[in-house]
Amino acid sequence: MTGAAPTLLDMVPGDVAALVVTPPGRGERYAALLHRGTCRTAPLADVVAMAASLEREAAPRWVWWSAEDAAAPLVDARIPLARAWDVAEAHRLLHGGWSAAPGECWAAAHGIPVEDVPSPPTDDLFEFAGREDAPADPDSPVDVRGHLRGDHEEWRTDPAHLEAWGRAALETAHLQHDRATATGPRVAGTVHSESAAAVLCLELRRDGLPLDRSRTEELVAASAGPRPETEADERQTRRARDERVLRHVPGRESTDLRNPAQVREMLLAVGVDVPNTRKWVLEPYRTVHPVVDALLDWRRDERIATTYGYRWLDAHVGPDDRLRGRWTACDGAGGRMTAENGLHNLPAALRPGVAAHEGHVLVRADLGQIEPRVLAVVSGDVAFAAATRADDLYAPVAQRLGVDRPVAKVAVLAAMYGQRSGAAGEALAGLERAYPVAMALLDRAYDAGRRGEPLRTWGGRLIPTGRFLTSSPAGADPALDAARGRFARNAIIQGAAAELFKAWAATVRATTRDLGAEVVLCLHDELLVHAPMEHAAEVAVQVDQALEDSARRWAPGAPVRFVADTSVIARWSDAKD
DNA sequence: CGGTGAACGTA
DNA sequence: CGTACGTTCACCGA
Repeated sequence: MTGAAPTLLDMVPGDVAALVVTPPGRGERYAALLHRGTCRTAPLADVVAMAASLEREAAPRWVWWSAEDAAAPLVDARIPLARAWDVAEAHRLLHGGWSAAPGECWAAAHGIPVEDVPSPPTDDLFEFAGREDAPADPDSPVDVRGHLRGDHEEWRTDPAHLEAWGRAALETAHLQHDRATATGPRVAGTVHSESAAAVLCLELRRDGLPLDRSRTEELVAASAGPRPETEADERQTRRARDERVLRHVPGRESTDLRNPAQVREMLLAVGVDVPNTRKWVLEPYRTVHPVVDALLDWRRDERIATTYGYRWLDAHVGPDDRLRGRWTACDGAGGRMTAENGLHNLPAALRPGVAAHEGHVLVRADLGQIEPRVLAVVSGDVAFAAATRADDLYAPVAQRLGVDRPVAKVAVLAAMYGQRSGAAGEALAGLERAYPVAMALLDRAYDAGRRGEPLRTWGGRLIPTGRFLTSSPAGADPALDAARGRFARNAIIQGAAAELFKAWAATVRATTRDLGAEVVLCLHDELLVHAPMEHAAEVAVQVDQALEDSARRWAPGAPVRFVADTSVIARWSDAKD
């Protein structure tokens, strides 16, 4: 396979197909497929079959209000979707934030006030018909003020209305495309990539993360005790866990360890006076009094018992030993992916439980030093870009600054993320001299954030800083302004890194599918691909190739090198290489 | 019952 | 060495 497979990242204009569906839970579902001037409306299962053959024959760019809405039935039918324009993801990119209901997308695309989007009717439709913003034409999706009708959820349950609903999606997508190309050279490409990520999110939910169930249960048992048979059993285990802490504080056995105020009081009674009971505050006191050590161990075990215990296993791990949760293609800030049910915050202690199934391997790859490399791209700092030629970027930076590597690393991270004080101070001055272009970009972002001005990431995502911590406007509170500044400085780096990551993940998805591989985890700079053992080496090659291809598309001509550490393993916890 | 903050897991 | 997210718990006020 050498790049012949179509990917969602190709900028192929022209052949567009829209898919709209009636909402679930209201009797038989219908769908409409609009392609090359024709519209076919039919029961959902029939349209899914049509979509499958259209994908096979033409691989059009699918337009939908959102992947969750329309692509889910296609993903469930295992149709390998290649290209999409996701109206909701385009809206989030172009206008910022996370909210992207059809009415908002339509209004923003048409340049009419989003505040005036009609709310859905609360109870009876009779009352809605009397509202002054009610549509004049019962068959039109648009009301008298040019907004999408507020009752569209109800209105589009009528299959006769699906064609108009699909045309509204197409109209929105075309307006978004115009706005994207007017906004910047990379924005439409980012929409393609983000739309692919949204489809990937549905596949991640469908496929799940493969676990070794018995190994995972062993790891849970090590912290939470054996699986309780009854509720009394569970209470007993819990009491025993509490007792291992409370035995160190005779006379205070009634302390509720789950209540921070009581814990603080208990600690004060044994001479440990702390402002709060957070882990990093208590850590130095581990050796001062045995109750602190016992408490911190208790917290670790309690976390696994409550959040990642038997209830979690039973609720989210299917009979096929796959951990499933919902995924979103972007959060509300910089645009990272998010996941539910612990997929993004599984404690490292449970990672040995994540394992390839029979006949398969995990191809694990993580991007090395992604954020400073991204800074080199988005700032266009030629000197800093030169440092990315090294596998370890901090080595040439240290050499240029005349400091030790750890100092250089702390200085670069401090420059990107905040604190301009402390040990890194002197090296920071060196950074300003050696890489003034990169440092100036970070300073500009910080200043724009402090003033409450919006920014855009490299790929074009709008970062609104004015609405950040909405309580007061910029200029009213210096502490809040500084927080906005730090947020902005971080968002342009984290957000751009998220864009490159998603382009990479979407490319891997497209180029390894025919090898029987599935992307099963996306973790900000790390990918896990579940692949048949016999294709392990080829998948690993494709993962590395995908990084080169997506980086070149994301930053054409940039003299910046990105590196992935790729390995074929049985368990997530296995050593690299 | 819903919202908030503490706490902590991940990057 | 800052930012982001999701989950659980206790508490608060309705």
